[in-house]
Amino acid sequence: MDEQPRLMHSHAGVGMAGHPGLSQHMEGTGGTDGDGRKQDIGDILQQIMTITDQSLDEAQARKHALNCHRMKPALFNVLCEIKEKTVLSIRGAQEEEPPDAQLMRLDNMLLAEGVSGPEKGGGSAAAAAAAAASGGGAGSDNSAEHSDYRAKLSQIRQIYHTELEKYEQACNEFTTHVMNLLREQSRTRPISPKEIERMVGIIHRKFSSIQMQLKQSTCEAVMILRSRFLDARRKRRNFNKQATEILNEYFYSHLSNPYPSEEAKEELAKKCSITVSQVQYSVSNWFGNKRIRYKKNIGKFQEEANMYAAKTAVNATNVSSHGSQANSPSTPNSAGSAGSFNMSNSGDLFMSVQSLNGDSYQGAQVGANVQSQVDTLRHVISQTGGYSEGLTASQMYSPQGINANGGWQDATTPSSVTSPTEGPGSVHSDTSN
DNA sequence: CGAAATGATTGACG
DNA sequence: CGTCAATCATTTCG
Repeated sequence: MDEQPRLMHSHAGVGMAGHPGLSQHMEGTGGTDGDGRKQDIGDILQQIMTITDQSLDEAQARKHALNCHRMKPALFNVLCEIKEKTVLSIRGAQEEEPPDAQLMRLDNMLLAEGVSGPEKGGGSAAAAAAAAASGGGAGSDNSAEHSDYRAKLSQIRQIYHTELEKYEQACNEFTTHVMNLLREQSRTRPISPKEIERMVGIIHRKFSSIQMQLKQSTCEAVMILRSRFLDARRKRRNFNKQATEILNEYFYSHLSNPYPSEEAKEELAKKCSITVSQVQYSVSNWFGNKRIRYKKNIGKFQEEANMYAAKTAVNATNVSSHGSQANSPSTPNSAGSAGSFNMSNSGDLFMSVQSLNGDSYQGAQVGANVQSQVDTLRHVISQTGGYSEGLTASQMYSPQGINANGGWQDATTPSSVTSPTEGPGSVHSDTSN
């Protein structure tokens, strides 16, 4: 921009590199002392003040004349060449900075959060995840939570996109403006395409730094949103009665090996129509907690265990009264193991159970299932037979699988857990002490 | 309101 | 990676 006067007032000194007009005056007249300088400035101001339309016209005329000079194209080319060289040497060093890591991170995050991803149809990652979650759970408040979250997220998303678009537009506008300007000027001064390119690059960089700010604040917003909503999964939400029922049923009917496989967990989660987000963890959490707490204080759970045992027993009898299969396929209600047994001294008992029953576990491996079937039948029979607590309650369900350390180390491979044949449900009847 | 219950989280471990 | 054990944090209960 400030170079314009150079050619406009080309008479002032074409060869001067810096500021032709000024420098010439300085060097020429009075570069030695302050007074001289002031004088110069005064002169210049004077000149400026006296610029009139006529003088401008005159300048234009001169310019035109210069442009029409026969040597002009050649000179211009030379200038261009020189400039090209210098420009190239200048930018050779500073070009190609690595793609900003920060920006990459932000981009990745925005993409992951579904803010900058594919636009429509709720096709964003977050939305998809939400859909998956709510689809599996079908929980009422779950979807409500999620829709709230999604609404907020899409709000952010929208703002982000509008802003981004705005920036983009402004950037383009400005770029074209500058390019036009430069093209315009390139007729009067040497401007190589490379230079224009560089200018555009600079502009883009500036704008992308602005965009980065936008991305940064968007990221922040998303993080805040997450911490408020998704991390609300940290917020505890009790399972409803039915879900607890189902889980307990499974737990007590698999008391000897209460480690549901992934599929089983999934199944359970589906059945429970779990309401929290993070379905896959909830069931695991539940079983983890249950195992620990059961083991910790078996006595406390006896009543519950009894209850579910009765329940599953009844269930089983309904399915098969003649015992051809006491464990219905696909429903994990095989024979229960619960007991009105007071297990306060459980530790010792377990040992005896182990030694009595398994004597080794490779035997149990095969035997457990058979054994369980038998026990199941016996259990069912005894239950159906009228529930005499003398028989059932006293010697039935000890927490069979639990060993002295309190671990559930039992022989059956977990792979069979889902299948109805699981549940070495009760190895109990041997434990008559 | 305090205690109990209970879902979730964390760190160690194999 | 799943489990255990301890612990946190929230909800429910008396």
